[in-house]
Amino acid sequence: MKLMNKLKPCIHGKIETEEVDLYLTLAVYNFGFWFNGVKGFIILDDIEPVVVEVSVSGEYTIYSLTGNCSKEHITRLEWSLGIKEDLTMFHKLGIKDPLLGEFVSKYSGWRPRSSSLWWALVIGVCQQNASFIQGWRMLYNIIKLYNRRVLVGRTEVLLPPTPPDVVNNRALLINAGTGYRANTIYNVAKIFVGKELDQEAMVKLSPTVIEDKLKGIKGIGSYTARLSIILAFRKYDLPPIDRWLRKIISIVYDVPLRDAEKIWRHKWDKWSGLAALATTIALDAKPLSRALERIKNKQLVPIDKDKPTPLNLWKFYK
DNA sequence: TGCCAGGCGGGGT
DNA sequence: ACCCCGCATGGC
Repeated sequence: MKLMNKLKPCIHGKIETEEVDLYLTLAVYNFGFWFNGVKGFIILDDIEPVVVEVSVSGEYTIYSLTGNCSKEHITRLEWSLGIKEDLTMFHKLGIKDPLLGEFVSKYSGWRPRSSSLWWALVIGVCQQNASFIQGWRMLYNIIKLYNRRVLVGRTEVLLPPTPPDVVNNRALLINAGTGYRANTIYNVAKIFVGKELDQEAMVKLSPTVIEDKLKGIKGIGSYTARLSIILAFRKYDLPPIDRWLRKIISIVYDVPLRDAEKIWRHKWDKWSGLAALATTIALDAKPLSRALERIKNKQLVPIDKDKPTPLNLWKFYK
């Protein structure tokens, strides 16, 4: 049994923003152990743990192993919450859209929360060939089963497993119900243990080049690569288009399935990836047939309260 | 019970 | 370039 790492506070501060809605940003696609409706934990580094406690009012405290941090930590916090991200063009493009128009105007304060490339890939793999709810349950199970914890001040906080954690205990992936995806997650973990991918070095590469690199990992295809590029790099050029979104696009814009990506990228340009992610939130990530009903009934913003959705997953999975 | 769900790779044409 | 199938698992 390893001694639990203790993180010490190093900086207090307040995020000042007019544009960003921290409640939405913390709530969307989150778990109850990282967000409780009032405050959340942001993991700036999931290997050498750096964790930030943030409240929806913007007050934050950064915690690190040494108790030392630099301005760079604040920059990284703001980056991971998209505080300085200018989505004016995205909102402008979306305002009249029959699918996302209402969402982009009512939820303009939402920003994706970033994660490490390692964890972004795990998130993507868990979405493969599974419903939203099944994929997020897999992730939840993974985090709970590996049970990696740090002490943040006086609070124990769960962290995602590291790549070595996964390589050293592959069986837990199966216990987490990931099925054949366990092999892919294991492959990804080995790549990171072998330092064959360096997130820092990849930042300056183009999304297409990053996509090709990621697709070199067995089990990582275009969808997973692109989703992870959105989450890890905040590069939104390439849309992760799956069966679900492809069908939705073909219905809404009345185009053949094979033209779905083309028309989506023509419409959203360098915001194509963000728009894809936004669509899942707007439609509560309902399975396809229900999503199409929602579109027909023009229910194009989150409405579900009693079942887990991207917006309220945190209320159900604690 | 059997079928399907935010994919993917391998094998066909 | 396509098309098609099997793949683990859990929910309905």
